[in-house]
Amino acid sequence: MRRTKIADIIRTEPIGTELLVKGWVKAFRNNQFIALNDGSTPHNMQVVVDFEQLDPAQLERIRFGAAIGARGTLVESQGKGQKVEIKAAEIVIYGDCNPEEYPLQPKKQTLEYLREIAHLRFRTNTFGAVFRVRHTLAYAIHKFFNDRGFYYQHTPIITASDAEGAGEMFRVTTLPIENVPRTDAGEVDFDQDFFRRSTNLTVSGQLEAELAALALGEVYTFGPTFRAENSNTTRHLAEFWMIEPEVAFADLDDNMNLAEDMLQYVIRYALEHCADDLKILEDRLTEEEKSKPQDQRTMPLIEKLRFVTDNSFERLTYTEAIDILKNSNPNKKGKFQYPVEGWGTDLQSEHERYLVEKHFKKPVILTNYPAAIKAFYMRQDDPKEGVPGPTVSAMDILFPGIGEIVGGSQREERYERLVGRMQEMHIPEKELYWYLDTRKFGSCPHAGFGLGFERLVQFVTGMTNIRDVIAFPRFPGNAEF
RNA sequence: GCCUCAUUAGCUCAGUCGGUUAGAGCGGCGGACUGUUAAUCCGUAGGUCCAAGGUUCAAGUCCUUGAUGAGGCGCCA
Repeated sequence: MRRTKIADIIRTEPIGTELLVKGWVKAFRNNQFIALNDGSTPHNMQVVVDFEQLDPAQLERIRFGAAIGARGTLVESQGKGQKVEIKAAEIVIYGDCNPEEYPLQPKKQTLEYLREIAHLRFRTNTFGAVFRVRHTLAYAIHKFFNDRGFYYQHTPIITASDAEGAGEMFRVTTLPIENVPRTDAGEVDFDQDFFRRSTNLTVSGQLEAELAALALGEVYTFGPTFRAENSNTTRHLAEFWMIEPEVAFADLDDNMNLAEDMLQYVIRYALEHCADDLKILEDRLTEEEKSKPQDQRTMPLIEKLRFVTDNSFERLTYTEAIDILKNSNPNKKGKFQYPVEGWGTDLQSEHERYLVEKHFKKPVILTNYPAAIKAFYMRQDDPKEGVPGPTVSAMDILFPGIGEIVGGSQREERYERLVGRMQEMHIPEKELYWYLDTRKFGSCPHAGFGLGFERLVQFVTGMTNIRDVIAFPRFPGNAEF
C-alpha cells in the first residue's frame, strides 16, 4: 500500500478510505491517541489505536520521537481538536526512540539549546515551520525571476580575485599548512598550489553576474557566499546564501523597482503558501515578546508582513536622511551613541533603525551615498546642488529589525570613470581585466543588487537570530555538523 | 575584535546577608485510568552548582583567570 502524506489527507479529507501514513510520533496520549507528523504540514494526524488489541510490546515502542507507519481508515473525529483521524488497523515501528537518551522533549525548549542539537531541531514545530518557509521563499525567488525572463547563473564559488573589496576571504589551498613551500624571495610559492595561484571562497557573484547580464540581459545568481569576518551578531554568518540580480539597460530607479517588487512578491507568496507555518511562527514570536517591555514589542508577524506587501517603501537620498537624522529628537537630545556629525560618514545601525522603526515606520530605500564610503563599481553621480560631495548611484534597503537586507547600485559603465575609481581605491586593474573588458566592448548602463537570503528568511519567519534560519550555521568558532 | 549579562538535575529555572542535608516544574522510570489534545492522578530516582586558582572557621553564593552561551556594537547581505 502506498503512503499518503498528511498534507494531502487534510486537503482532500477522503472519509471512509483506507490509508497508510508514515511519520514521527509527536505525542501518545492515553495509550490511544498518536499525534503523527510527517513534515508535509505543520499539522499532526491523530491516529487512534485500540490498545486492547495491540501487542503490549509494540504499544510500548510507540513513543515520542519514534518513526512509525499506521494503516487504517479515515473517519470523522469524535474529539474536538481535529476534524478527521485514522482508526488504525495496523501499526509498524520503523525506528525506536529511547526517551532516556533522546535530547528532545515534548515541551518548550530554548532556541539556544536547540542550536546545540541542530541535527535534531528539524523535528520541532518551530524549525519545521522555519525550514518549510525557507524552501518556499527560495522557490518564490526562482519563480519571480523566471516569470520575468531572468536567467539563473551559477557563478564560481572558488575565485582567484581578491580585489572585490567585499571583506575578508577564506583561503582555498592544497598547500600543506604545516610546511608551506616558499620562493627564493621567501614568499608563499603559489606555483605549487592546486590552481597555481592564490584562491579564495567567493564573497560575491556580482562581478561575474555583470558579465552575463551584458549579453543575456537579465540574470540572477542564488548561491553560497563566504565572509571570513569575525562578526558575532544576530544577522551575520560566515557562510550564507545571496541572491544577486543584474540587469542590462537599467538605472537606479529600475533597480529599486525590481528589488521592491521582488521583496513584496516573495513575501506575498509565503503568506499565501505558508499560512499555517506563519501562524505557528507568529504565536511563537508573540509568546517570546511577552517577556519584553511593551514599547519594544513589534506588531504580530503576519500583520507586519502584510504591511510590507501592501505599502510602498520609502525612498530618499543619503543626504536627505542625514538632514532628518540631524534634526531628530534623539540626536538633539544626545540619545544616539554616535551623534550624527554631518555629511560623509556612514550611518550607524542605530541611525538606520531610527529611520525605519521610528521615523517612517516602514521599509526604507536609501540612495546616492557618498562615493567615499561605497564600492568602486558603483556609478558616479553628476554633482547636484545641495549635496556637499561626490555621490554614487547606490541603494540600500533597510528593514525593521533586520537592518540592511539589500545592497545594490547602478554600475559604473564608463571605462575611464571606472578605471579612475579603481586607481583611487587601489584596486588592481590587471587582475580585473576581464571586468574592465565589458566596459571596453559594448558597455551599457546596468544595475543590480545583493539580497541576503537568510535575512529575508529572518524577516518572514520572525526569528531574531540568523543562526536559526539556516540548518547548520557557520560562524566564528563553529562549524559543527 | 570590543562591551554587558549569564552558566545550578535530562530540559526550563529558583536558591535570601557567605552558614547545617541545594529545591520546583516539566521530562525519565514504576503504577492507575482509558475519547485524549503539551491528557490526568499516585509514587520514585536523578546534582563534578562551567573549569582552575584564591579569600574565609565556612563558598552554589565573594575575588582572579579561562571556557562556553546570549544580547549590543563594529564590519556587512
